[in-house]
Amino acid sequence: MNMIQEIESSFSGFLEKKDLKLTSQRRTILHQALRDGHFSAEMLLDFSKKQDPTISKATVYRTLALLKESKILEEQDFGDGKKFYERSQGRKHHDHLICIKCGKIIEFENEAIERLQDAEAKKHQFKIVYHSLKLFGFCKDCA
Amino acid sequence: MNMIQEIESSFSGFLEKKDLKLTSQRRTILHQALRDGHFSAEMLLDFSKKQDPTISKATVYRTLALLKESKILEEQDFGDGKKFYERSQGRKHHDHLICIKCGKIIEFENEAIERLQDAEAKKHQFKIVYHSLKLFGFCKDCA
DNA sequence: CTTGATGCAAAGTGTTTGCAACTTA
DNA sequence: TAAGTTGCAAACACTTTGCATCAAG
Repeated sequence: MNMIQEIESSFSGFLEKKDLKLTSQRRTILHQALRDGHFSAEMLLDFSKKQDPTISKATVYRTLALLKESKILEEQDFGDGKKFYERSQGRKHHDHLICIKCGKIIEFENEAIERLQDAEAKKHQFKIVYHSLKLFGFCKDCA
Repeated sequence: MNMIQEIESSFSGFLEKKDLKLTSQRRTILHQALRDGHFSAEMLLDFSKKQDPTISKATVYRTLALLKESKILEEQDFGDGKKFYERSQGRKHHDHLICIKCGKIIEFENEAIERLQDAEAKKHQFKIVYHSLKLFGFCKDCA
């Protein structure tokens, strides 16, 4: 079973556990949500409409909430008013470099930073649940 | 000249340079924006209305844009849909711990993390302009 | 007295919701 | 066939804008 299939079955398990139904729309949206990279709700609606033109904005937003809750997607806020999503399940945690000229998003992992964050939290008797680190600036093509 | 006066004169200099006018509304809003802590546009409108009940939402938003541009305020996005602001001029850079239960915001400075961020950026030939690090979780009173 | 600023209400965003018709299990 | 789901349009929350009037320089 490959990663995609694994996620699909984990989503149907999630739905079952909550007595929710796996509709054709949810299947289509999930499928489109598993593509690489970062996408907005609007983009996901466009992708999904190509597969099934009757899918509505409302269903995309409602499914997005389920995909978030089931930890299949992670929500990202790059500060431009709309939210972005990326596949989370089956991937390592990472942070982002965001080019403020071309919009390119570069991912990176940095263990040392995470450790310092934990230490900082401990100093304030704070229990971290999740974090967000974004470095905004110019990528090498835009500098 | 204390910090507040210094900022006020820097704002009037900023306006003058751009051939903009220092109106009584802008003076009032600036004054309210210099209070400690984090506030939303709506809160700033409320504060300002107490000084001058005729001040409008539109003027607050328009002034907020100027205060941002002049680096007097910094915009923060804590991911709850609305934007927050805090005084930036005359203060050191810092990041935030945000309690997801009570909403408390704790500030911290961490030189070591900043250095690692710079190193990470260099690795990707990326030029950082600004960054945002937020640790979400439970503060010591809510844990 | 010229140019920019204001308040108001209307228009824009992105997202959520009420509801009648429709599917899934 | 009962319970959840859908599409639609209307409602929302926050922010921005057009315009006639007003005030700073």
